[in-house]
Amino acid sequence: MAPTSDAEAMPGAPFSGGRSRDALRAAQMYYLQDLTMNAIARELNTSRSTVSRLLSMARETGLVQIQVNNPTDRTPALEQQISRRFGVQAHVVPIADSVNDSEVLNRVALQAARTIGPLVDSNAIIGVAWGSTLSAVSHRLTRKQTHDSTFVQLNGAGNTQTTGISYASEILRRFGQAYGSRVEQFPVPAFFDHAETKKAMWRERSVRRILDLQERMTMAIFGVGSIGAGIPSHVYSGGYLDHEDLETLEADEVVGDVATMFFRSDGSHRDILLNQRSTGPDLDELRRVGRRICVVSGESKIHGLRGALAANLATDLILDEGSARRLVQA
Amino acid sequence: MAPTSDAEAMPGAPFSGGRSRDALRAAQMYYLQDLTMNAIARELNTSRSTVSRLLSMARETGLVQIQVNNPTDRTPALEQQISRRFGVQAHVVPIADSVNDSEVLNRVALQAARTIGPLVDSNAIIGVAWGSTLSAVSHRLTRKQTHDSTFVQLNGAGNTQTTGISYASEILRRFGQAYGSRVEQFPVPAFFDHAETKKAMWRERSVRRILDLQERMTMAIFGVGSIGAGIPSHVYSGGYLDHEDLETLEADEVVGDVATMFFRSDGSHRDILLNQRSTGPDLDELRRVGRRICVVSGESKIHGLRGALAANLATDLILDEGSARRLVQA
DNA sequence: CACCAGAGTGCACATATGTGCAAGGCGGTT
DNA sequence: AACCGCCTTGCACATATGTGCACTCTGGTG
Repeated sequence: MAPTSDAEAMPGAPFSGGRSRDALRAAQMYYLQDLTMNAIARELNTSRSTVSRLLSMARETGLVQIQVNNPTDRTPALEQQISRRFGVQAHVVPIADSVNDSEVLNRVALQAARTIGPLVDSNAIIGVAWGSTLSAVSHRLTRKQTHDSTFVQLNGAGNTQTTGISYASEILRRFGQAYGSRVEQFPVPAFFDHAETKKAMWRERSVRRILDLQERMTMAIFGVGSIGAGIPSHVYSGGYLDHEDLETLEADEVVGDVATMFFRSDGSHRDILLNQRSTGPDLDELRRVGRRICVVSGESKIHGLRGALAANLATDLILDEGSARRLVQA
Repeated sequence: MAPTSDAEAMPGAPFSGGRSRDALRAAQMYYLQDLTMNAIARELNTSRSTVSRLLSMARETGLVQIQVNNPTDRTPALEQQISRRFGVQAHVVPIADSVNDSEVLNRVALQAARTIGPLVDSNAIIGVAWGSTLSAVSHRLTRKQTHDSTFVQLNGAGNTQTTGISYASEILRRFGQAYGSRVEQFPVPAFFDHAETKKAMWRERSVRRILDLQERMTMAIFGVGSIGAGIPSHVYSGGYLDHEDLETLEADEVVGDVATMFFRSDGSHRDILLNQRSTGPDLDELRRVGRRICVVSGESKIHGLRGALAANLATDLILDEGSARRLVQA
């Protein structure tokens, strides 16, 4: 049965494209009219399995968007507590305690991707950091068409071992691809060796272009790095910092970082030496961004997170339930 | 296995309510984290079937909202044509030609309900007409919590046989219930016998209250009545009009009505006699409403629909594919 | 013209989901 | 305390959905 020119061409062909037209029709019939895939297959003169695939496609392409919203009047207690105490909108990702860390990251990343999706608008300029959390998120984004939106890298990614370019830029590329956006890389190391070099570079027009974009950000997406407990974050173990650097951080009582900008547990950051060589946005500048989304997975990040919250770096916080509980105990 | 106080109480209980808390958790895990119901059941210490029910509940109560959007750049040809020629945003409901009329109505109603859903905002004042189409839509609404929104009846529903109250008010009530809104009935007949009575009533404060609300409408939802072809609409066969009325309509070259206000195929309505006794909003007033959604199912309505479009009564048009094709042929 | 890579399809099977039904819990009444 | 109605649950079965695989079609390419 060739579905070419017999019955398929005319009866159900009010649209343009072939396959994506069917995907849209199928999606409407499935999600808006509650037909079964079987029934849809009959109306579309194709097999049920094809319909199943069309629907997958419709979901992946962003034709279908599924939102889960907790009615504001009945927000879960945990989220309310976090909102009240830290002044952020909290999105707690429900996960049983028994789940292992990598699975937690997976699920937080997936839910984060889907929470972020609806917030990405046309004409937006969105900064993204890099790191294991953001990497995981970037893998789970669902597509959505936007116009004239731009993703800009928040901080450099090079280090003494590698240029780091591929790692950070892959993350960025995935965001750009998911939303059909332009992408602006920031081709500098994560940290300069000398504060002077940073100053010099910051005057270069090629760099200024990126900094200008960053100043006009409408949204920023980042994780947090955390010193102090368990597994150190990418920044602390990836060859970005040498032994001496780590010691000065400790001396400065640093608890974590956002986009390689360090802060203490009280949120202060201005007199931390390493920040003069870091390529991330100054935290004062970051705080000017309208929507600042922080994604956190795993309890080892708690200390860094507390600092970030004390510094008021985020407007929105997406985190796993275990960490959320930890956070409100204190 | 009683899921009372053993393991369920503490481990996964960061929220408030019991059942709806679980529904939210389940919805997040299912729709945002892509777990299977089985996996969710394990994390929630319950059975898979309960999870299935929780998810149904989450969908019905509006915790989960599913949207299907056609990327504006690739709008189906039919919808584009309608938009261009009639100046409305068209939502064509895909349906194979083979489907019978009552099924078409069902499916249009369901998709209409889900299309309207996201448009209902807090603080909105929304007018609704009545009739077989609106009745079908009202049965299919999915719940969604809003604050301080109001549904107001657009036109009276009484006639010489019955008060019509229950019929129209049931429609209104369902809308109100779905969105947690106030509801304002309009307890007058569909048509007065004497234009004088209408004038008098329109000065009554009880009536003025409704008319005031109507003036402040932010949205209106209605079907169309159509004379001329096949099955007559509710208005024309339900005992609202007597023989003489029908004759004057014909003499006036009326092709249809919206909320019992009649118009000709060119969209004109001002000098139609019966309108002086009708309780629907004057069409000039209706046109002032920001969003005016017209739902149409079945080809018998084509003539009325053309008139309504000529009169620019709608900003949005939801209709079945067959009618849509008819509409652009001419 | 033969051949090949890639995309798309339907089939058959593996999974996942929906639902009638009987059993059990709970609160109120006799 | 015994009874009753109402609601919720899990089970078992009926349906619905996802997917590996072999096959076909298409449009180059040698």
